Amino acid sequence: MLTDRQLLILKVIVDEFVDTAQPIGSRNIAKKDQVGFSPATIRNEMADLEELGFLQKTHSSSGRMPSEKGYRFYVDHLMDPLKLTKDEIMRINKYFSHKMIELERVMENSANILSELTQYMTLVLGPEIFETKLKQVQIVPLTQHSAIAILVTDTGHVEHRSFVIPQGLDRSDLEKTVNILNEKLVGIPLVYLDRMIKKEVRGLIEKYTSDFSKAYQLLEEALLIDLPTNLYVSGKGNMLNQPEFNDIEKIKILFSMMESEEQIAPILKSKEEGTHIFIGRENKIEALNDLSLITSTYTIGEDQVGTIALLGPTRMDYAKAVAMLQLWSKQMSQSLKSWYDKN
Amino acid sequence: MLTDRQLLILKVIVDEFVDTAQPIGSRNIAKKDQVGFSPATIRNEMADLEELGFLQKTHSSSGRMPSEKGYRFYVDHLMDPLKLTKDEIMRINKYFSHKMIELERVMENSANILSELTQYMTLVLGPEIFETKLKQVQIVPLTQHSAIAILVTDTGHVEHRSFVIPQGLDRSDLEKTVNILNEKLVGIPLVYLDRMIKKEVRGLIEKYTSDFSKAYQLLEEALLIDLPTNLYVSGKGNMLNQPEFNDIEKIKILFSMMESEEQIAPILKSKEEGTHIFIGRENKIEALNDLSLITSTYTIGEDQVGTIALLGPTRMDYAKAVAMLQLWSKQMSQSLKSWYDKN
DNA sequence: CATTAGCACTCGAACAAAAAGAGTGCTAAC
DNA sequence: GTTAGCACTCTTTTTGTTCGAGTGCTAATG
Repeated sequence: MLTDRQLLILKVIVDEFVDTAQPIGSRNIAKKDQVGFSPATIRNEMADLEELGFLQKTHSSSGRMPSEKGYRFYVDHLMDPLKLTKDEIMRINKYFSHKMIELERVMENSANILSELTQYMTLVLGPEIFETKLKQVQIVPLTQHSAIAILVTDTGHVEHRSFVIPQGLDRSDLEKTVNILNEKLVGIPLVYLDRMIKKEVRGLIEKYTSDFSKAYQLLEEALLIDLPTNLYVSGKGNMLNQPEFNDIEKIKILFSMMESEEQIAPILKSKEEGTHIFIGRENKIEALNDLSLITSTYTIGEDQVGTIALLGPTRMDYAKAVAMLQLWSKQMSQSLKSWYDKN
Repeated sequence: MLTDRQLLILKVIVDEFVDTAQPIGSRNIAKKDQVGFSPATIRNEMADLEELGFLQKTHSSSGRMPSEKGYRFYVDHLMDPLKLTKDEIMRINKYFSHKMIELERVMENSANILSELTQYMTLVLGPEIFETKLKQVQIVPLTQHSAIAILVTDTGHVEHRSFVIPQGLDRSDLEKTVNILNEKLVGIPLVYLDRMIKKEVRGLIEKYTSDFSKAYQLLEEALLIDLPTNLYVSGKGNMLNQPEFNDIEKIKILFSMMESEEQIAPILKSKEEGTHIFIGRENKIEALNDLSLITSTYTIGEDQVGTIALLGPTRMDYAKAVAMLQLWSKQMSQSLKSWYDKN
């Protein structure tokens, strides 16, 4: 068990290191007026804390910095729950005071605002798309030979894809097809679209259109679209300002990772409810082993629907990051609930 | 006037420096088998070339590298018109062999492919939007109180915006409004939309709908949308591999510039027809003063409609970059022409 | 007389040694 | 139990040295 003095010293070291990114020496700690002991005393305590694994040195005669275990203890027991500034609270609240219509824009803007406020990277995983249902299908002819299919979902997502109208496919066949689609597919969750098309729609098209194979081929081409992106990343540039990214190689690795959704999505998926902190090697993904990730889930009523996360150096301002995420999640959940209740 | 020998030496230096990024010494030049003179002779010639401003040294006893004037002379008079590899030609041609429908995707993919092939940054400025015309307006109700307006242009661009349905606005008013819009606005170039709405549509709405001010307010909110983005940037990450970007500060400056369209668009706008090279300080924009920009315009028939550009270090492979851009522009112009002819 | 060999010279890069500075750990005194 | 004092450690900065790549100039050469 740590003594009060050890706790105080550990806390001061973490706070200071988060601020300066420099190892902290005993003299500097002694200068703080919360601390009433001499440097020598502090040195003794620091030696003990190091032995216990909470601190580490960069070399044998350097000051101390927190180890991962030190950060972990800090966030679990020492961290002051940070009061956000009025300005920060206003920024977030103001953002949610607008009517929320299109989920996508909400996600995208959220990522941008949180990046700006925290100076870390923000990752937002939108609501799982199996929730979202088809609202309407439209086909707009562009030229003699091409048209655009537009799908609107109940979350306000608009997906569109252009396609070539198969030679010889009748205009009326096209219209009939669209009618069938709207009749049969509206209200169906997007993930079931392909199944429904194969099962229900196929037969009807065969029955009602003059050139079945053409019409069906068109469908496959135009409607079996990729499910909408629901991952938003913002604030990559912020990382360039963090001293731990002085190294071009590190930047390259991080940036190239952040270019592929396949690599980011697993980081956020299936996080447990609430706010969680993953420090350094607590992250399963190797590329994040010297970063920290803070995740926070948001909900609709009881259902957890998405995750928002901040990614920064292990030396990050955990208190602030947590406070921001929690405020954001709370507001987001509220807004989502009232939005869904209206529907 | 330069002698043949000077021309040869200048060319060798540029070619070699583009390849290695290291200043070139007389011994290295002498080793090339196109060169039949001793290092001493070459040193004399180099001294002359430096005096004439084509070469420069990094320090008094270093090898030489091309000055901006040297590059300029090189691209104007010395550069071999590079034969692209079969593979490169195939990649580009194959890309254009598909049917082209949605202009936006074409632009975006073009940027990606050219970045990958050249390892520089690609900037694409899409066709000027004053060309694009409204094809159809649709409004899809989402909930009791919200709906999505969807605009489709003749270039296959889909723009959408969600809005809150003003309290008390009749459903039939909404439908009437949409009908009026489609009647009056289809075929109108996007840039004239706001003018047309104010002039033609305003009166009609007043006449036919029961609550004029609400319907009109809605219009302003939902239809006076930003003109579609027509700027695509790709390959930022490539710059991290260029030795001239070893410096984090430089990366920060470039990246932050590339985040704002307002800063990039002027670089590409109103470039003269054809392919043009801007070396270092020939670029008006200060942030590009140690980079080179190669622009190439593409056309529909006689009309110049857009610009594509490659951005890289002044030490870039001009021959290859020019060849790529020209092939791309040619193909793009052809495709656009046949696309427009069909419409 | 254009070319080239030869050589002194310059400068940066790489390395080593020295000095400065920050910080520790231990001992002995308070 | 706390702290002053001091020797010690290790990094960073500075200074000096050497090495090598390359130049410019001069004088010799074909």
